[in-house]
Amino acid sequence: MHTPRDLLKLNAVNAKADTPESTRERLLIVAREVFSEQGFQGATVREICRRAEVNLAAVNYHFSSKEALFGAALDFEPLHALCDNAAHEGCAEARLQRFIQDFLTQLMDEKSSSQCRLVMHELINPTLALDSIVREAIAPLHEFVGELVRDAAGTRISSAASRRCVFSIFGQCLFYRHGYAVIQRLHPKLRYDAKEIAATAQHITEFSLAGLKQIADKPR
Amino acid sequence: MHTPRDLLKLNAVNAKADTPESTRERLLIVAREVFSEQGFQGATVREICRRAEVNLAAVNYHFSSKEALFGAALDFEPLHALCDNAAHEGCAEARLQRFIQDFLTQLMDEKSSSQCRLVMHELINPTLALDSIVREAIAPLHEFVGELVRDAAGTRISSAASRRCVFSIFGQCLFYRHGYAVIQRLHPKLRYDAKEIAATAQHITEFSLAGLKQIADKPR
Amino acid sequence: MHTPRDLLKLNAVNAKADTPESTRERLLIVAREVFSEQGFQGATVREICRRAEVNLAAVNYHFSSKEALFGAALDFEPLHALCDNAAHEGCAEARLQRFIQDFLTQLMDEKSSSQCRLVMHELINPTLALDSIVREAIAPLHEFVGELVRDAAGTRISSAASRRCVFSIFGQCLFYRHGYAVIQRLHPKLRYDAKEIAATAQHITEFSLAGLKQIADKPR
Amino acid sequence: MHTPRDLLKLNAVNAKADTPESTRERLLIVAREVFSEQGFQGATVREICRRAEVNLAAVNYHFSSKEALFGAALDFEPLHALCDNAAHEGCAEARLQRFIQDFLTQLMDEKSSSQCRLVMHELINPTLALDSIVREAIAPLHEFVGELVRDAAGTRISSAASRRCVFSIFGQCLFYRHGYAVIQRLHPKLRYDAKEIAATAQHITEFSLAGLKQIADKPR
DNA sequence: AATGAATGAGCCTTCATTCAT
DNA sequence: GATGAATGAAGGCTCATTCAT
Repeated sequence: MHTPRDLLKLNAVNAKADTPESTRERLLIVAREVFSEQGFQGATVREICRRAEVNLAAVNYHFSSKEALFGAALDFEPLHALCDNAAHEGCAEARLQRFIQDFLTQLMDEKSSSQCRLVMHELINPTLALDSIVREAIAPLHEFVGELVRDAAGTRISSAASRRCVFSIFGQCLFYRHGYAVIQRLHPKLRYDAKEIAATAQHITEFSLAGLKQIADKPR
Repeated sequence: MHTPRDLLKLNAVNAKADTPESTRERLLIVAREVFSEQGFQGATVREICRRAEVNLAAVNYHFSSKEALFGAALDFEPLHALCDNAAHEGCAEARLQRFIQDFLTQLMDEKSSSQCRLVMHELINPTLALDSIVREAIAPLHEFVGELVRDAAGTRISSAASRRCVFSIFGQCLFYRHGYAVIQRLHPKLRYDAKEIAATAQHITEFSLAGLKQIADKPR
Repeated sequence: MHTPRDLLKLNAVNAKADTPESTRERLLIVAREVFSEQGFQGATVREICRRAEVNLAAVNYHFSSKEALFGAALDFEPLHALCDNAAHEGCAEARLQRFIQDFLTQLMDEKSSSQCRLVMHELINPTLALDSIVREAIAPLHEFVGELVRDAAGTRISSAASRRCVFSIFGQCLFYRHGYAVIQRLHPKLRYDAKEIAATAQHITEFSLAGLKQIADKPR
Repeated sequence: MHTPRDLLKLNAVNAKADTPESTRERLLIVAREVFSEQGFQGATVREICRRAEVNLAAVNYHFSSKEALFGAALDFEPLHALCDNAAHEGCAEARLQRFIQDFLTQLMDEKSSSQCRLVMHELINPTLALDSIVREAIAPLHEFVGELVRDAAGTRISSAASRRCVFSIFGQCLFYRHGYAVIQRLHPKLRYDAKEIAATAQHITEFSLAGLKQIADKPR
């Protein structure tokens, strides 16, 4: 009996099939998909192995446990790249615009956002993994945006006000991911293609810069 | 052998004990607690029945399935009350301020927020129940805030712009719930008591009104 | 489809079938069998449930875990009865004879010895259960035989000598259980029926009493 | 990356390291350890390979199965040596004394007793291997002691009586191994060092010779 | 001669659900 | 109206073994 993978193996000899990755690599990719779709609890090792077309025991062999697989599936690169890319822009406003645009794109991108959505799941159902996620991925993001906020506002802003502004910016962006299921139902025709995402990023930037200025200029 | 509940039943005859409700009612109350703590998937029928001190089969007897219990546990009263209360205020700004303050309070309140947090879980892991939740609870909220936005901005605002402003407002508020686990880790000393909530609501209101004005005044 | 148990149930209406016990009781009985045959590690919950003709989940329902089932399957009654019965005899020699005879019978009896063999398994592969087994079952046995030894020897015997005599007596008896597989292979024709057991008990008694006297009379 | 074993390999070229044995040899040594600690069922191929610092597949490569490794790990040399050493002594009593002393020492010795304890495990959970164990190791021992018994008792003793005396002697010795876990719990302070073993051997010898005489002198 | 990777069978346990009373 | 008992499906995981190199 030939399984789909047998055919892929044969293909792999003649041409670069689309899944020539190692079992371990394929497990990681599928795990990101499944975990981001179903969350940690909802995802099952069986489903992951089925989709990756590997044996049920492969997860345990390569990663020791479902939890360790989850940890290994975390990939903070895309999030770190956000800051790096935005840092190259000129003024604080431009950097904020760039950051929001990229962040939103990453949040909404079906293909590359699985790691990102995986993190979101942790935000809602925190496990031990969240500590490292916050430390290594989220905290740097918040610090980066915090600096943007202080730059854009001048030094006149208090730390509490700065913190709330950062939360306001992240809250607006994350809503499009956390609230995606709601948005689909409220506005069924709305599609978050590149154009809509750009318009949304533009909105959040303007909205936030205005809010920021208001907070900064407020007499204390 | 008398279990604590046996005693409660006896008490209920003489005096108003704290759990004189029917099995069905008690199941609903406990279900809201457990579902909002653990989410739909994380919650177990066993745990719900244990806490409600009823037989394991009671859930299926009264509600025929875990999913149906979940549906029955939904209670949109507190959310509806938000709009009613805010509607009594004067100008659009005051109504918005009131709405944000009450919404945030409800979101952060450990006691009464269980239904609310239960809805949040649906937002992340949508099931069939989400359709009715959106229709009956969330859509009215969005419509109410949409009117506020249009009132505050004047009629000059486009529907897309209005929609995005509503999302900006909800996003800012919901962040404090969705991102609570992160906030705890980023700012361990921060406590969201009444004072902090009030300050936060004040911030979101000012921030949003400024953003709103900016969007509204933008030449098109 | 009728399973064997269905038929038993029908039988149970008309006549007292040989397995009319409750699921819980039947599980205990079968557990003693399987545990004593295979030991704790070798025994599987599946096998126990299969033989008891109950669902795989029944063990967990009634006993929470395999380990708890093991604990519940322990039954020290037969061992306690040994001392009680022997205590009714007259002189120390007669009590010892009776004890050895009954102990050996219990050890070799295929039917009622499963609990006993289960304890033996613990002796070889000790788990946490062994502590309570020793405390509740074995220690009283050793104390009882210790008194017999001191009675038969007079007070002249040291505690170390007494201890070693007790060990000699138990060692001789237990050999027929622990070494049963070897005996079968060394003397294939030998059958431990009542007569052979009686002769063996007689031998151990005489052998031990002589040894005991020798130890007791030894000048120190 | 160098594992500890890589270093050992390098050392083995220059100097006699402590593990210069072949993979196969090392597996045998470790297998004796692990099997005697955990029994056949409790021992895992993984654990054996881990301790032997060889690949997981090595057991099946060299021995084709866990069971075959178990068989290969059996080593009857130490048991055979018991008879040889005892045979050099003078009278039957001295030979018996020597045999019991050496047997007990071997049984209780943590270091060299692993093969011995491995056999014990077979006694409790007999597998196919037990047949060869009995044939090649135990039967000769019993025969040797049988001769001792007949020598010490004279020719007047019946074969059944002789057999039972042999069993009494082995039973007393084996108790200290089989019942070790119990002894530890009954007499926590007791340590079976060389002195205690010698005293115990002395006791068993005296006890048994007296019993033996009694049996032999019994009128038939 | 040896190994890293992979496999299928089986383990104990937990789940929501249903049965019988 | 309610419940103790029981069930089948599925969960994560470990096992001895085999494959491909």
